[in-house]
Amino acid sequence: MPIITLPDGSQRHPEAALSVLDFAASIGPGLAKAALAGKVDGRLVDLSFVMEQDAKLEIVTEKHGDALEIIRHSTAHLLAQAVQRLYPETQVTIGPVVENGFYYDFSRKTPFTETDLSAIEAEMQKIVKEALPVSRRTLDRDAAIEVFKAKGEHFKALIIDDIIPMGEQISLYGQGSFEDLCRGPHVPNTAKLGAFKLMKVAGAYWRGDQKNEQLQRIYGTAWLNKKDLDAHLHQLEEAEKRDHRKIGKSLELFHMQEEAPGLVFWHPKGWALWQVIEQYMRRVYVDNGYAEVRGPQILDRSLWEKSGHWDNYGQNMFTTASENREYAVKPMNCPGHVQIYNHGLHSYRDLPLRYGEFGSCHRNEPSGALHGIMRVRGFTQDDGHVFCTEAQIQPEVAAFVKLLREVYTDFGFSEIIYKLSTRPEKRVGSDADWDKAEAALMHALESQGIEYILQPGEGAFYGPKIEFTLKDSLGRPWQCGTIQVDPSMPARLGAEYVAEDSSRKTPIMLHRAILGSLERFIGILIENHAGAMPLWLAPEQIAVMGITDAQADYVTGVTAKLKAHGLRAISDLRNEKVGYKVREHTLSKIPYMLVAGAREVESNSVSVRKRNGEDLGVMTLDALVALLKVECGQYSRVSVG
RNA sequence: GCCGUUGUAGCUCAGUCGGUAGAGCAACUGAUUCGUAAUCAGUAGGUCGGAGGUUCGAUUCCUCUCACCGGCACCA
Repeated sequence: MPIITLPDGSQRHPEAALSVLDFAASIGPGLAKAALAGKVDGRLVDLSFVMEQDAKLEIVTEKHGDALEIIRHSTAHLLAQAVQRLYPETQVTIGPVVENGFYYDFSRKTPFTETDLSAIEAEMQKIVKEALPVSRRTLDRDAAIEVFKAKGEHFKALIIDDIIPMGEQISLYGQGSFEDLCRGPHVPNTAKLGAFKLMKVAGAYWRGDQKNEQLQRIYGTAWLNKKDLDAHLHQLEEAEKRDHRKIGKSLELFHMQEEAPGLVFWHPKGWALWQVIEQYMRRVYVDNGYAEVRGPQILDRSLWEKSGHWDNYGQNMFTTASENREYAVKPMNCPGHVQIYNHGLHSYRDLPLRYGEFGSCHRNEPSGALHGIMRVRGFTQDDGHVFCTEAQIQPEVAAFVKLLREVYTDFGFSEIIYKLSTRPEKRVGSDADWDKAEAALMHALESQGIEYILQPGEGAFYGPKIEFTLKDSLGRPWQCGTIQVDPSMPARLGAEYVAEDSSRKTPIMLHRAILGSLERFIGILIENHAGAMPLWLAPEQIAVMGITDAQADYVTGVTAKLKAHGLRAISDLRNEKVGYKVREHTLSKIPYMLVAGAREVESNSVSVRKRNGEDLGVMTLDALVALLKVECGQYSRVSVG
């Protein structure tokens, strides 16, 4: 008889081979009722799974770490069942679990509408009430294909045909008259579900390929209970308040308009923020051996043909013509930097040679790709190129990764997602070169104990890259920084250096950006801080106000002194009550508010209030300036070398 | 680019089952000089995203188009 070992190490010796459910019942009826699935020897199984041999068993209840995944997966089936009940002509395809929920892709001529969603959701709740038992059966591959073909589920048949190897057994899960191909496990009964909500409908291509039919995708969120669901919905509402587009408008940072899709109008406050960041990054350049350069905005077609952009990237380039010449507005800065490098002869002693630019680029992105200031058609990269030898790749990459982390920390980011993208199918260069370049990137990450996501085949055609990704307020990832190894472009554009043996060699080029695009980075920064920028970044740092007109001169004087210290201060002399002004400047996220009434004028001081409502009391201007300088200083460290 | 939604005053939004539109805040004017998240009163403000069509009449219905938003695809 099998010996069952429980997570606490205790062992049981059932009389016969029991199912997980029966075993749970043998411990207690409460446990049997709470059970959703089992985990046998680390593998998730249904409650109906019979343990024939010795096994380590965890009974998956709500409290188990895997419970949500099972619930979400089962809720996806619930959705598919409801859809087919209401719209029988619909074919099912796939329905995986994603962050916070699930989606299911359907094939149907007419897309679902928002009203359909409510109807579907109501039908789902109905099925929950029906408490349909969920059953599992296995078939062999070819029989399963016939089952789905007979039902008119051609996509399912296709999936089995393509993915499941010959002769393999596959499992089907049924609830009521609905049956779906699935690995499982699932909850034993639809009554176990209920804390879900359908969120949105969207088009999605079959197998993610634009050339295929577009399916109708329904996204849903699902949780263990109503409380968790409500908490999630509430969190979404809160996240929407952090949306950079909303904050950009309310804090008067920037705007966009119909006549310039994907292009940003920076307003004074937004541009002030931009300038702080740019000046900070300029220091980073200087302190880390980069020489700042500036290339032209448009270049002749012939250069883009040489660089390969005209053929490979032409669709995304804006072009212009004059006097029988064609130009392209630069979508990247690298060809420009190579031109600068190519002026004059470089020795191996000059390497690594680092150029940096706040490079304005334009790319004609597909209209559907645009997103606030995160994905735009005109943007500025903190773009740098390092010309170096093969041996210098790894130390350069390691130094870059270290620097990037310091910069991100200064801006208040702690969660960086690291991705390493390796050689794609379509590529140039020898496998030996790729081996070396990939190894260099990998070692640079590993030497700093960084965990990264490996993205095989996602590299550029010329070389591998590391991507540094941050998330927006809704958890959507955005690539910001990057470093890429490129042995190809220097050769195409004729870059070379004189080696020790006086031969001419082609340098390796590293493309790298810390922030990525300033537009995107500022967008993420806004969402990360919900518009309440740290003092050193705040476009307006201090608002000075009087109680009555009698303090106007004093207020003006205070503001002038603060400005003389390099602080960004404004006077608010409007004929409004101080409470009104405090409210306004709090809403506009100014970090410090100074109030001067008769008492402060008398004692030559100011009353200091922070934007979070904290009252720092009355202090002299010198004391305040010292305080603010400390607060600014701690965020603006820049490492050297 | 594809699928779906949305587009009304500077902002946030209401409204018209076809009879040329309304609120709050902001702006402006006046009064008020009031100590830490909204002082009071008054005034002004919109070819209802754009173009075409149906109609006696369109912001409302239809077609096209642009932009935004949510996804997908794309992202050197």
